[in-house]
Amino acid sequence: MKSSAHETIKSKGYKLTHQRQLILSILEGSQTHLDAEALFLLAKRRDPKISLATVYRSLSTFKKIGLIQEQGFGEDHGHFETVSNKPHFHFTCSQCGQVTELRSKKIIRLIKELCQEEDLKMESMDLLIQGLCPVCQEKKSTSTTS
Amino acid sequence: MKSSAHETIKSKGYKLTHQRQLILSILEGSQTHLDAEALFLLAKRRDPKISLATVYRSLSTFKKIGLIQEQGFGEDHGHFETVSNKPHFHFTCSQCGQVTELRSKKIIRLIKELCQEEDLKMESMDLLIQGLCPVCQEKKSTSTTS
DNA sequence: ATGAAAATGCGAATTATTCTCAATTATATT
DNA sequence: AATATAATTGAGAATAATTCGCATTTTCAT
Ligand SMILES: [Mn+2]
Ligand SMILES: [Mn+2]
Ligand SMILES: [Zn+2]
Ligand SMILES: [Zn+2]
Repeated sequence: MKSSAHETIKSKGYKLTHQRQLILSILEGSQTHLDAEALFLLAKRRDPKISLATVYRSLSTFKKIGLIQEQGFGEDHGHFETVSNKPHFHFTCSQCGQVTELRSKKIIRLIKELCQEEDLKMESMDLLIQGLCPVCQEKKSTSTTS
Repeated sequence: MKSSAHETIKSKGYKLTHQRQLILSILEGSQTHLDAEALFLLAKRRDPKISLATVYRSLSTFKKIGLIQEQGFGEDHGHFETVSNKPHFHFTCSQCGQVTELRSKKIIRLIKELCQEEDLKMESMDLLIQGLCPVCQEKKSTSTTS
């Protein structure tokens, strides 16, 4: 029951390079949803020679073998998180951009049922909700209530 | 109770140019989820002088005033649809790329409840499911069952 | 009809991501 | 441990979607 991610990489026929290990460990250790650039900057602190292209290639590989997932968040670039986390949804605040994770076993079950009814074989789901976080709701009502 | 989209454009202080009317009418008449390039090609058939930049600018404006919504579909470019359609979800086949629309009043209600519980004010939601459509499931099982 | 402000067309610029290719590295084999 | 081979990397060029800059045109209130 050790580092199964490393096993997955090798079992899929990919080499366990130290760049891949580094990138993966950053993703696993991060609580936030990193984008490629942020990940690259963090990686460079431990390996100043690492290339942005390698970050993108690793992300692509990890995604292909199911170690990570990419999130859109309605921006012009992706964000990444490990798949180990239980399935969840994302809420992004349209004002401050903060990302909140939401969970609901019930909703997930209903989505699966919906797919079965339509004879669709689900491989992944992504629910993104946009709106105002509690803090920004407060700000807005304060400035409006003159 | 007439063309409320035109009214919306003017009421928000935007000018009702014939380019905007054209782009909007194409979006309203389309059954598919057009991307900017496809929309541009269709628009050029009726106005050969129209610019791709104008298409992007119009899409951006329409999105801002709530006339249309942009969908990610996990690609490197957006797809667009009018908001008039009842809220719905999207399923894209990872094999053939086909997009299917799904509806579930129940799921929408549960999502709204989930947001209320967390004190989040929802402005929009996007549920994207990826998987295999019935046709591609069939193809896969046929080729596998030697 | 006139004028001011907004919008357009066109090409250049920008940004995220991918590609090319020579040099390096991981792994299997000796 | 040394070698061979194929995969991977770094660096920068290339690409693709989208945005910008600006001169010209159009909308719309007067
Ligand atoms: Mn971001
Ligand atoms: Mn597309
Ligand atoms: Zn997440
Ligand atoms: Zn749709």
